[in-house]
Formats: sequence, C-alpha cells, structure tokens
Amino acid sequence: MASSIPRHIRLIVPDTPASDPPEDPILFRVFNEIGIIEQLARTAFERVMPHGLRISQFAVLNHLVRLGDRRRPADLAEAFQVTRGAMTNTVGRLERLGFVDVQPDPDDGRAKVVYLTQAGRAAREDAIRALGPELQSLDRMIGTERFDAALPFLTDLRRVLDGAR
Amino acid sequence: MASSIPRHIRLIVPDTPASDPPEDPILFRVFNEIGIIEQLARTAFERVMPHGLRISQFAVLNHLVRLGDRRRPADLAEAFQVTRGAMTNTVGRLERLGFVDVQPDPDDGRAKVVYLTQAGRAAREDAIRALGPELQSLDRMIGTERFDAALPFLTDLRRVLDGAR
DNA sequence: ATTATCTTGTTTATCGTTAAACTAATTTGG
DNA sequence: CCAAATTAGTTTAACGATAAACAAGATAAT
Repeated sequence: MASSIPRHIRLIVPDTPASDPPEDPILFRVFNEIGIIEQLARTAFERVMPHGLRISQFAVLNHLVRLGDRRRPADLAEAFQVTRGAMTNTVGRLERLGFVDVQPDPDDGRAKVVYLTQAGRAAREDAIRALGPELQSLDRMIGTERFDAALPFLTDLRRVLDGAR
Repeated sequence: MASSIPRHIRLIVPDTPASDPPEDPILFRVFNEIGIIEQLARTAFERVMPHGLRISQFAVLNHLVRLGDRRRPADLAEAFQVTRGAMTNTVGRLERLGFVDVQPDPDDGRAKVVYLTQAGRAAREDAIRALGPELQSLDRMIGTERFDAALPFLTDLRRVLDGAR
C-alpha cells in the first residue's frame, strides 16, 4: 500500500502507481471547484478593489446603482441570499464609509431605507474600473462564450438550492 | 422615477416599468451565482453532516481516504487552495474529534504527518451516506449531464484564477 | 563551514457569514 | 378592538478564512 512507502522514495514513485486515482462523484467535483473558485475570485478581486471595499459591499453598491436605491436592508438581504445580520453588517460598513445614507422608513416604523450617496456612486465606478483588467484577462483566457454557456446551469443550480431551504 | 413611487403602490407597479433592468456583465453574473451557490451548498450540506463536520473537514477526510493518508499539512493546504493557517485549524479540529492522528515527520523536523484513524474512516462513510439524499435530489432536479458539461469550464476557471496569484 | 534563503507550521488580528435570541412595529383573526 | 402571529432589524457567539509576523528546521551558496 502507498502509505508504507518511505518518504524519500515517494518523490520517484507516483502516488497511485497501478490503478487510477479513485475519482470523486461528479457532483462532489463540481461543488469542490465552485468552492475553490469562490475563494480565489474573492481574494483576487478584493486585492485590487479600491477604498478597501469587499465584494459584498461592492455588490450592494452595484445593486443600488443598477436597480435604484431606496431599498430596505431586508430586501437587499433577500436579493443577495444572505441573512439580515450579514446585511446589517454590510450596510453599516458602507454607511461608515460614507457610501450610503440610511434613513428610517417613513411608511414602516420597523424598517430602514438605504440611499446611495454621490461618494457611493463614485466608489462603484472606481471599483468597476479597478476590476476591469482582472475581468478582461479572465475573459481572454477563458472566452466569453464559455461564461455565457455556463450561466444557465449555474442559475438553475442556485435556484434549486435556494428552493430546498 | 421609480424611487419616488409611494411604498404601498410598489406592490402593483413593477420595479422597472418602461425599460428592462440594466444587466450586469456576464462575468459578474457568473461570479455572483458561484458565490451564492457556494454559500447555499455549504449550509445545506453542513445541516445534514454528522458529527458536526464542516465541509472543509469532510473534504480533508475524503481526500485522505481517496488518495491515501500520511500527508503533510502543507500538502493538504496546497491541495485545497487554502492557507496553512486554515489547514492548521482544520487538521486540529479533526484531531480533536479523533478522526486523524498527527505525528511529527521523522524525515523533516519542521513537518508533521497526518494519518487517518478508524473513526475518521467511519466518519467519512457516515458523511457520504448522510449527503446521499441531498446529492441525489440535486442530480434528479438538474441532471447529471449538466454537471458533467459544466465541470470542464469550472476546472479551467479555477486553474486560471489559481495561476494568476 | 557559515551565512543567507527557503520552507513548515503556528499564532494573532480582522473579516464576513450563519444561527439564534431579542426588541419593536405591523398585520391578521377572532 | 385586542391578542397572536409575523416581520424588520440588531446583537452575540461560533466558525472558517486571509494576511502577516514569527520560530525553527532544512537547503543552498559561497
């Protein structure tokens, strides 16, 4: 068995000499890759992100610019599939950075409403500019078509996982 | 503009009435889905996992069973693309659970070697059994072929991201 | 040989996340 | 109309991860 081979010989003898390495089932492998990609992408993006923005914070800024601000934290939590506690944290940090303005909801005493500030819009532009080269490089190395082709699968997988909660 | 519509009317009036919602670039959308999937899958799996095992801990157990134990923590960290600090934590927890045995490496005074215990092998079996229904359900809902089709893209994407560190 | 460099593993601080417990406000049903 | 149930947001504890600084052993170079 492989684990009884002395260390200094293992540099020469391959790990699984006779038989192929036993493969994980396909679903394992897919989720494993997804987990690693998430980690690598997050750290790569956050490395170039301006203002010390995290992906989660940028995502909220981006959402507010694209779909309009005046959103309640609960709606943002829903949109990003995170707990409200997580969104409390994210919105609080954006507020301390001066990128959003949080007001009580005049129509609902429990709720708050999140508004973008001009600084927030600018920060989002900065972030998109900073992310550009990184994304372009990935686009060149992989090919847009393959991202296009993968999206429906990922969307369906997300929907199914989301439905099963 | 949409953001000036009173709250009680927004239930009737769609968010983006005239124009379609501006779409994020395809790469954004792919990474966004991947991030959400990672989160949902991790919590779904850990909910059914026995012995309070985390995905990261199960992944190490599984790796040791499949590829053989007697691995150094640095190699495990490399294999899973995590920092050594993270692996110190994971291996330490597995050790406290009695699922691995950690010995000093006789060939290298800096290093350690991780061995599986019988309890570790059994725990991995338990986990695979517990994960079964969850995975089968996903398989039925999505279709194995689509997982097969997606894997090469994910593997390439992971490799590119990994190479760009 | 000795020094400089690299490598292994740990520790500390920081972060985002979940889960669960909690407060306060709104909505629903008798 | 009022009690019960739901909803919005916060807080706390636990966890896994990164990054950076560190100690100690191994390797390489001169």
